[in-house]
Amino acid sequence: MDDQTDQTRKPRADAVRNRERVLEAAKLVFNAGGSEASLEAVAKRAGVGIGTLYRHFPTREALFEAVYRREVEQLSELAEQLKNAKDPVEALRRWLRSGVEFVATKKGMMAALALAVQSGSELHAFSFERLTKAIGSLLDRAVAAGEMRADINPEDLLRAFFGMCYVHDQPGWQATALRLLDVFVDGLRVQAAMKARPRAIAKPGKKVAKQKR
Amino acid sequence: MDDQTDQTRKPRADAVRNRERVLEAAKLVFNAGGSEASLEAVAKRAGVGIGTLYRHFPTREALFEAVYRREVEQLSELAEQLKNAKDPVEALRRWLRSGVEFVATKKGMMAALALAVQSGSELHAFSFERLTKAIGSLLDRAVAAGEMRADINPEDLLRAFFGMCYVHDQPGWQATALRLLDVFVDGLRVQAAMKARPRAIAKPGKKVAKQKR
DNA sequence: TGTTAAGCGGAGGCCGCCTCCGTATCTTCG
DNA sequence: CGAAGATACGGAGGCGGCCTCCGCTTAACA
Repeated sequence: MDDQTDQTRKPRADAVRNRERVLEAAKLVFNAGGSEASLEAVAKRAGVGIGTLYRHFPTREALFEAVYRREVEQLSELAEQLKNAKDPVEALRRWLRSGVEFVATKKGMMAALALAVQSGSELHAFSFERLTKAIGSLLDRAVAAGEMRADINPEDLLRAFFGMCYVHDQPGWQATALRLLDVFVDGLRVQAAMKARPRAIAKPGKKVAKQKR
Repeated sequence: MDDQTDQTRKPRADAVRNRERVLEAAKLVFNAGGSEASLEAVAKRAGVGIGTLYRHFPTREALFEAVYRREVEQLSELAEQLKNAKDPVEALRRWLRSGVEFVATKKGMMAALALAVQSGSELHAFSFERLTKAIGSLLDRAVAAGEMRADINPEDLLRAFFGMCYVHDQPGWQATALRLLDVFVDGLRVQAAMKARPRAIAKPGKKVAKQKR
């Protein structure tokens, strides 16, 4: 009555219910069994036929995206909050660390991030845009404050973050990821870059111009 | 006559030949089609049965390792050479950049590296040890010269490297990887870390102690 | 309650992984 | 050289996952 702009039928109750069931099952299965769990297993767990699963989520990726949408949104909102922090570099660091925790908690999260990062899959739009924007806002502030080098774009950072978390099923991966991210953030500071290679920073327009952004 | 310590039979000629054929075919197929090409395709290209392939290389990983052994060795030797360079930090940077080129040239190289990095697969020994040692030697020199922070171990660096290259089939990945690696190396410098978070460096024994190394 | 279209589900085709074993081929030794 | 025995070959076949397709079911609407 309220959100039906067209004179379309009301969606069938069983369809809605099944969609929800599949999502729930997928969440359980992915978080437990990692990202390459079989979709048949998800369907079985949801108590629906494999055909139903595929109708609601035509691709594996679509299912991932749906399952981890909420998490991506949370990360995005966290960035929003951190924008008000005093130290912009520290804010970015904090966000990245939170990202590590997210990955640690939800085993399937990496698959969702992979989706966002790899951009091959046509409809990676949602997560990519959300996360890129989140990072971008933190990055911009740090750059504007003159605390960070300007030749790294949000996509780069997202990819680096993903890369550092890549080994997320190694024993000590979490500590490793945090250490690596610290190093990376340190490297992002303007002072670091200037000390290391003064010329690289001196003419910032040159190297950057060649990228797509 | 020379390399047979036991009184074992001479290996059969056809076996040797087939092994070589499979390796050759695998190289072609992996470099072209990426890392998840079907092993049946490799067998067909080599003109051998699938059974033969599996006898020589019981797992997909074993085949990867065999195919990219030479490349890993080259990278390792490059590190050896770079040890004589003047600036140890620059030497490390150079090595990492060379790594990117390797990945760019041989498409299947990433799979071999994944194998080395992930340590799950029992026999990842060779590549892992080789690359870890290579990085370690470069790292140690830089640390000894007081130019780099001491709380990053070779495994960490290898993983970071791998992570930065992860998106190796994106359009502009190479430039991205190089940029990210630059940032990372800058972050490794002692000055960067001290400027950023003086206390983290002041007592180096604390945080590091908890790792396995 | 009847009509109708949206939705269900699983059989089945395809493909890749991997094993197993009957057959072919090579090495060795007399 | 020829026979015997060891070694390797190769592909059929079982398994399991991916995905599609279509006859049947069932909810929505009048």
